[in-house]
Amino acid sequence: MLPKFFNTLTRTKEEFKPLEDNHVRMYTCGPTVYDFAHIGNFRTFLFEDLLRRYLKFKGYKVTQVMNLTDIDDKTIKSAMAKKIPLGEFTAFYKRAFFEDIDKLGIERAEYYPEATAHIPEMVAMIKQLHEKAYAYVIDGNYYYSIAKFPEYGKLAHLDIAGLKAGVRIAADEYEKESVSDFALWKAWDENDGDIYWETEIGKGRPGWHIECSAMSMKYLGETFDIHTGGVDNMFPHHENEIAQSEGANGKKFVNFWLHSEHLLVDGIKMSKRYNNYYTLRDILDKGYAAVAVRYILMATNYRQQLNFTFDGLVSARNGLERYNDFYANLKDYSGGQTSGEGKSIIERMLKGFEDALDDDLNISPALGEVFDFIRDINRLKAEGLLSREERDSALNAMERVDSVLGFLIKKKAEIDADIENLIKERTEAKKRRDFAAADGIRRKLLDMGIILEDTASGTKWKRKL
RNA sequence: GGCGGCUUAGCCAAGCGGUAAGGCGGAGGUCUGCAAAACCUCUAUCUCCGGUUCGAUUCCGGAAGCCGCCUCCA
Repeated sequence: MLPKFFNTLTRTKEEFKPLEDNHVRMYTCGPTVYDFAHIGNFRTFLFEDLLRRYLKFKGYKVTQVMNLTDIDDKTIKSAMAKKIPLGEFTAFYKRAFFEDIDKLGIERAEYYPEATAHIPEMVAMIKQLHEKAYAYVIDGNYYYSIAKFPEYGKLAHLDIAGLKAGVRIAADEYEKESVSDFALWKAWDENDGDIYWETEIGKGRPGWHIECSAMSMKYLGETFDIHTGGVDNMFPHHENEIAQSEGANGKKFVNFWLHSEHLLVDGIKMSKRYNNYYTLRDILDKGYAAVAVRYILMATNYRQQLNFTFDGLVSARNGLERYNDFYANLKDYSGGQTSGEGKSIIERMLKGFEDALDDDLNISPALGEVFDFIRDINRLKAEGLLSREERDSALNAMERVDSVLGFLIKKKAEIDADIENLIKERTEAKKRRDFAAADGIRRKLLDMGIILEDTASGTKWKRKL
């Protein structure tokens, strides 16, 4: 079955078909590397990871591009404040970004183009827009004239003419023909210090929006399948990208626009002012596992505002524990009789999972199916009515589902010699029926983050999530 | 001022015309030296008021509350 996605362009769920059979090309707006990314950013990146993994699950080949914005007002300002070269400054946060997405189990995209490495492509597009009269120049600054693009506003569904002129129209923008025009190229001024490029269109630096138009075209072509980002990028960023790309190429830019809703923290928008601003690092420092962050940020449909709380994070961690325990315990199960139910339980789950995600990545019912399956298989296991073959196909099903969810903790915890010895000591103590000593060791291990489980086949251990 | 979204059990969250998935938490039980894990049982008339309908959480109208966007914030 074809998946359906909610397309911001039409505000309806549409059946998704890539331009090229079996190959999906998507552009996902990436980070501005001027600081550590916060959990709101990661919500969007995780939504994109879910989309990517699901498309692969469905059998598509995926070519994903995620840009790294390493030149803009914020990066320049911060680098200059620190008195270090821009490249050095952004390199630090690029590295941090990749460390973070690795921790969250976000699959790598095929391309991570950097804005600063694509100045010629941007210049070429600006020249083209200028030649086609979509752009005009004032004092070396190139602006896009939205008056020349009648469809402007079609994505955000905004009537630009009716926009109320707000206080945010900054004083330095008086020179533009229209307040809604945006910069394609910013001529150098002293605030930029030594950050500039000498190009055919002058000395300066690109505006923010042009990088996405130029780089998506380079890696994905003039028209491609999916473009995603946070809702806040819908306007003006994505609207401007459409104006630039469609103006320059005269072709439809993107077929499907998918936007993820905002993350709130404690019911309000995250901001440093409210002291509810968290990076991934902040949360890991508090002792939570990255995979729990992955779970909580992914487990709510991407088009719904998600309220992040630490209570929610604890709840996510506990649910994940069950998910992971199920898999680990099933692996150790050696098989029994069969009631014949196994097959249908597994098939029902896989179908339900796929049907749910086909419906605009509706992950809640998809997870519901998985947890139903976990309970049903555990029941059969508890009754001794799950055969070895059924166990194997249940494990396969779990792995298949997890190729999309990424909730299984794959890294085999290496056995620490000290832990081993303590477990042995405890087993000895238990044999002597010295339960006080045995429980003492168990408590000690718990303090080290190791949970013990006595099973029929001996004592098992796992790391606390 | 314009535009959009949301309101379902203690918390999170599906469903969107036929009488409420799932997760977490909680209560009781089985198992266990005790735990843990696991299983079983229990834990909601869906913000309010009207209307349409044989029937509404689901459609329509209204009210209240909350959140977001409206030029560089995912």
